[in-house]
Amino acid sequence: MTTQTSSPRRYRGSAIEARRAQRRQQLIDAACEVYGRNGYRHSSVKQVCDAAGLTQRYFYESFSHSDELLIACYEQAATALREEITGAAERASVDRAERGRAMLLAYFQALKARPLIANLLLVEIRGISPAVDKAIFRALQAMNRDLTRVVVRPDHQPDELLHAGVMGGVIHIALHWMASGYRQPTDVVANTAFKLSAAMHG
Amino acid sequence: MTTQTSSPRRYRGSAIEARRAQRRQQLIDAACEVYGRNGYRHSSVKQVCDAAGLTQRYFYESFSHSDELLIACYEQAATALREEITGAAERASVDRAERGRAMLLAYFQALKARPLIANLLLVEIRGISPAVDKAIFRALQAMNRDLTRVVVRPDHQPDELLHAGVMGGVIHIALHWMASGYRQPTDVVANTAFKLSAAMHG
DNA sequence: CTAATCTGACAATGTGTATTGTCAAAGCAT
DNA sequence: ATGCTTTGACAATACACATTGTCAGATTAG
Repeated sequence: MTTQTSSPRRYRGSAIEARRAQRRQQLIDAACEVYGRNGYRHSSVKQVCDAAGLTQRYFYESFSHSDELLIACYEQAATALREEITGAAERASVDRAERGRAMLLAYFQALKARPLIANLLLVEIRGISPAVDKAIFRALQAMNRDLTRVVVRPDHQPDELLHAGVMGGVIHIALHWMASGYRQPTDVVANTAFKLSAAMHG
Repeated sequence: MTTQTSSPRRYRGSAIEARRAQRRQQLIDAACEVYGRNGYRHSSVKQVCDAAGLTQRYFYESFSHSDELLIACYEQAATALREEITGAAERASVDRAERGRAMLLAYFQALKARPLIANLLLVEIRGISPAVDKAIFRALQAMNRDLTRVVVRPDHQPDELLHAGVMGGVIHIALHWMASGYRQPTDVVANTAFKLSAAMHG
């Protein structure tokens, strides 16, 4: 009688589910890199597998379509970004405006620190498929909730459309900034975005 | 001695260049329809040609890649939209803010009146190729110039990044509105966008 | 009418890629 | 050591589509 209950066999020290999960994660990390660099639609399954050091059969072990892998990449990156941003807000002062400014600064800092992820999150992701669009929508809504919770006064009725506009505006500022090769200083960009977000406080 | 100097031959009453131009236009109009409905990347050359009532050979007569046709569609639609918007601004009062509001209203009215064109202009166009991205960039800059000329005070130094943000915000508001099936009344949407654009007047 | 050219339908080719299948070598349990 | 599973490399298949080529019939000029 062995110690593990579930896995009938171990390879290289780990159980079958652990190996699968590891390979899945390898694929996701490699795909973030490849998709961010070449763009999703100019990347093939084979390229991703090569970058991950795995064979194509392992792609089909964890994902049924390329879309699924893309969504996994996106959600991992978006979640990490969200955590960075909310963390920055909590470390900032209690003033709502200052928290908003801190979130924006953290946002642009993160984009500059990982340009490939930024490209994946803001450029390559668009217009792939309805399933991907839904994932984007969910991620933006989650961010919107964070933002509302942190910067909007509790008594203030939130305007969904206006919030969407502010987020879209911030994203476009980021896109312009990225396209220019991150020319302007990060805090200047964050401040510009902050001006835009003032529409929410009114 | 015939009346026409250039064309060596006439078919169905028109010269060769005229026939070519007509077929080209047929292809553009059909492509706007097909791309707007199915999305650019889910449309084939054959589908567009069928919709235009032409054979594939005529596609290659006027365009060398699909991208070229897409760009032609986009530019035709964007130019028409721009003319509608600037026309509305000129018909409005001389007050800068009111002109801005009139432009926004005209923008959202146009999007609602031609949903397929709206889908092409704001959704399907994104992330196709560098050449298409350049066309988008040009069109947005042209709009930005219109906007600046009409609503910003002449003595006010324009902030490029902030303007990009406002335009991106307006576009996102439109996207949300479209995704909801144009739920909210057009003037309410335009007013929301107007609030956002207030960041420019500051 | 006749010859030249334009038109439209369709076949032929080429390419890139997803997806499935095969198989020998390596790794583990007993 | 031996038999079973897993792994990795690669071949085989399938498919969709762009792009080029062919050709008979329609259209026009002279």
